Amino acid sequence: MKTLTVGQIAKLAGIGVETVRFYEREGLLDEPSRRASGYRQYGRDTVSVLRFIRRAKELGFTLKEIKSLLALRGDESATRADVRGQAVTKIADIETRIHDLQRMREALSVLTASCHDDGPATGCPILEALNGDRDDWENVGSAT
Amino acid sequence: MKTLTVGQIAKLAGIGVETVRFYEREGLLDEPSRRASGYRQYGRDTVSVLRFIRRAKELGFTLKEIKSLLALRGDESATRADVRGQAVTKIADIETRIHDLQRMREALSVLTASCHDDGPATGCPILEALNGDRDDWENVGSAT
DNA sequence: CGTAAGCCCGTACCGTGCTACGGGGTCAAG
DNA sequence: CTTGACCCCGTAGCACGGTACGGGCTTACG
Repeated sequence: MKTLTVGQIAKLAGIGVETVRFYEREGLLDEPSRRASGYRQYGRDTVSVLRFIRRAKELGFTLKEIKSLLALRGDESATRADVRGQAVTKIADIETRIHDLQRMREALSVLTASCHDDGPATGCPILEALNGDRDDWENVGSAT
Repeated sequence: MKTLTVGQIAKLAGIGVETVRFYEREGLLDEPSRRASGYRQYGRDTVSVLRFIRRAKELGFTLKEIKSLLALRGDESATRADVRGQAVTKIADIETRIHDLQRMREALSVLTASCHDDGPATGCPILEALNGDRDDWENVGSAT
């Protein structure tokens, strides 16, 4: 059975060699077997793990979360509810971030619209708002 | 004219003393005058600068951007167009992020919806999709 | 006047996700 | 058998926005 070096697997996954080693250190990738020389030896399946990681990242999962998804993936006793749970949590997380961003966008749009004419930045409604005398700012952007 | 110590100004701004020093190091805050003892001496106006920073952060500006906003704020020759430019750029930036997140949410919703029944995680549509044999994943999440 | 709280400074550390460096051993093509 | 590309490892660095530590002054309160 043909084995792959870290460079080959990295190229197949479209990432860097250093990144593969990084994932290994982070526990996302099992430690591979080694040749006598110490060279890492991978099977094809590792490519799919790397692809899994890439796609999960694209869906917004953090490496920590991906680690747990990978654990579920390899766990016979894990249930679909476990996986769905992670997905649902992530959706909620994403929605929170969307709402925060929408609030920011709204606030910025309003300010930008109120900043019509040219002239000195002094007195610009945007800066004025940021200077703000009041503290009733509480509902703009909760993402810190 | 009453002056404030770093601790007082931090408390008034609702942030930590270390954060004030950090902002100073980052050039967001001018170096304050000092007492004979070396203690920082602030005027009330610094509180409003700190509030400015906080609000700008809430609107999604990075510290680097806030630094330039603060520069505009204190620059007699700056125009409102300069400020509006920053705001417009940030809005575009935010919208990109929103769209990325919406794509992620859509993808996750679809997957979650397709993961109905209970059972082993093995075979779960979500994990299957992540395992994915195809590479036509390109349009999910461009925010890396 | 004593003592605790506050301030000084430089530096190191957190989490997130990599990326780079450097000195060395190894492997495969020619 | 040489040579250049590859791999090993540990460690350091980047960007971001802070947070924390620790030794040593200073100040304010009682």
